[in-house]
Amino acid sequence: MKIEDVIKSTVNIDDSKKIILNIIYTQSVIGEKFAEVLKPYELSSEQYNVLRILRGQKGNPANMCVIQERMIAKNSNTTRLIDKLLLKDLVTREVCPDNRRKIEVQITPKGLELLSELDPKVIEHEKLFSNNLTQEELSQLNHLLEKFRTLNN
Amino acid sequence: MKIEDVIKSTVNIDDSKKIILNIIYTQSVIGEKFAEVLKPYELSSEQYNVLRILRGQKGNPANMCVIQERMIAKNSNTTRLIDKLLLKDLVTREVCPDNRRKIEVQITPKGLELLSELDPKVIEHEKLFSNNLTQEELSQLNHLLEKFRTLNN
DNA sequence: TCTTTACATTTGTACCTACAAATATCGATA
DNA sequence: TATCGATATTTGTAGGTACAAATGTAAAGA
Repeated sequence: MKIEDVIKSTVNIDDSKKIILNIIYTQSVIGEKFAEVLKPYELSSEQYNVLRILRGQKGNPANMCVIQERMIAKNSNTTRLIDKLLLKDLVTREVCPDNRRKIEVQITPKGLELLSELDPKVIEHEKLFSNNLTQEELSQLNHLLEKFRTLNN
Repeated sequence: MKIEDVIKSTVNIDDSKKIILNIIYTQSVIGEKFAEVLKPYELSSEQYNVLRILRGQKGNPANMCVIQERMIAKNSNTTRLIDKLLLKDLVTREVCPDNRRKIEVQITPKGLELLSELDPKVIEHEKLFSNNLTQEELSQLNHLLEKFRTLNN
């Protein structure tokens, strides 16, 4: 479906505007589908993201700063996301003994198990979209997006 | 900045995953910049979107359904967005006399004025990004995004 | 050591979304 | 016309983001 049909526009849309609408809409389609994947596990995509980052630490704890800077949406409120994950016993949270300002967050075995269960479904979700494009088109799209968002000032 | 650097990943990321991260991140960059544009006017991007749709009605009122279906993020809560716009006298809301289930929402002169003031800044925001690409690349990006999100089943 | 500055995180407030249930109205039909 | 299903909107609740102020700790300098 073309973006004009999505927003039911009859007038001609400028290319600069069209591309922005296209990116926003595509993101929302991806997000909705992903939420469906996570729904049965009562996990939000943001919570999933935090768990994924913690697993990437390979046993080492991560403090709030580290989690924050590895998130795709940089402005998430990490404290409150961790709160939710704590309630489900998916992570632990402890004051860092070396620097009492910092908080050490770690994924629990229960969290790791949940992620393993999700792994195939997440991959399936990703392939669902990328299957529409050839390898050539995929890297082209990656390149164009990167070029598009990079402000040269 | 490549997406690997954005999320500070050292391992190799699969192309299907990379492209999804790329789209999500690009959207968030666009959104942040746009919020900056709107900030001085104390308008959220969602509120702006509703106003823009209402102006497109060219004097005719729009009911909730119509607004909803023209929004890019389809799941916004239109009632509550309109509530906020009402408080600022940017729209009016009345029960439709022909069908009392429906609500007629219209942009006020004050709302139209605000949009006119914003127009050049919005266009500037759009160009900011699209200037990075040639016309050729823009239409290619539009095409690839559309192809990417279209699920064939 | 005391003070100041920087750092790391938390918290308050306002706004937004997701989902389901509630409310109200209309239209069709028995 | 009384009822029932469909339509249109609202509302409650939970989770999320944005931004600024507050809190607590560390580090550096007088």
